[in-house]
Amino acid sequence: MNTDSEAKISRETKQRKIIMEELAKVSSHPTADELYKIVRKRLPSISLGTVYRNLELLTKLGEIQKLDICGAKKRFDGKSLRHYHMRCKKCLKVYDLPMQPFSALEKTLKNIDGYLITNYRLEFSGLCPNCNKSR
Amino acid sequence: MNTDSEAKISRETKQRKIIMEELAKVSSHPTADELYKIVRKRLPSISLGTVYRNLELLTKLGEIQKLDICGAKKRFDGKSLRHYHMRCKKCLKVYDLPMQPFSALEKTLKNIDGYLITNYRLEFSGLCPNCNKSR
DNA sequence: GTCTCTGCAAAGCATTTGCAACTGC
DNA sequence: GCAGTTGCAAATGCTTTGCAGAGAC
Repeated sequence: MNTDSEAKISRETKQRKIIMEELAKVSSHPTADELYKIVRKRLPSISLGTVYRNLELLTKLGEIQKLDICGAKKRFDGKSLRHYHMRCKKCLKVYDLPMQPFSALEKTLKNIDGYLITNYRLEFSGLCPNCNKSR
Repeated sequence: MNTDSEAKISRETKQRKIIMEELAKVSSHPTADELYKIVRKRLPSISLGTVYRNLELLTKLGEIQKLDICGAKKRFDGKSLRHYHMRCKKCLKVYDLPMQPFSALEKTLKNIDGYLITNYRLEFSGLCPNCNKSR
């Protein structure tokens, strides 16, 4: 799992260091913009573009997580019944997976430590049969 | 599960009918823009805005699925270890869930009918303890 | 000194919205 | 006839990118 990282060598800059420190400090899962506001308290001259660039780079390096597997564009599915999707990392298409929903998952989730779970989404990524074959 | 729908009365228009028909026909999980191109073959005068509005409405009615639980903004997490998130439907914050990763899930996924699964994301929605209390 | 990184601003792109005209019911 | 819908175009908002200068090594 988590085999998506393509490491790229990078320099340690003041900006990157502070971005990582502040992101590690908060538990609020900030957006790029929110983190920008936080970081600016320590480094008022930093630009939003730098925050975006670093978050992207750090995600690729596996240092942080981007809470997002949807691409930029939203996709729609005519079926409303529960089923799972996978996004092929190569051809970028989204497929319905030929598997049964995990009923165990649905049953055990109702109440966890005060959280009321009413819905979930389970999405996979990897290679579709076509791209897997032609590797 | 799937308790998110807030039904709203709606008229049956030519546009909505064709959008639903075409979306049901394809298995490609089209984006709004892709569906727009498909629908335009039957209804050349339809506008992209109408497609967006109908997809949004149909999603709320539970007729179709939007493959997206991330909000418009991407969010970042300083931790890189596997853990699960939940989005509170009321306060819209994202929380780390106090639960162990499903190891069973990770083990059984490697290969499903030719698909090579290398990663997955499991995300929940519902009410956080705070919003749950103050209901 | 070199090559990466940054700040700034403009561009890009998907999506949303205002508005007047249109159309189910 | 009225309220929901549409087409059009402009606006919005997040994110990315080009570029020249700054900084890490």
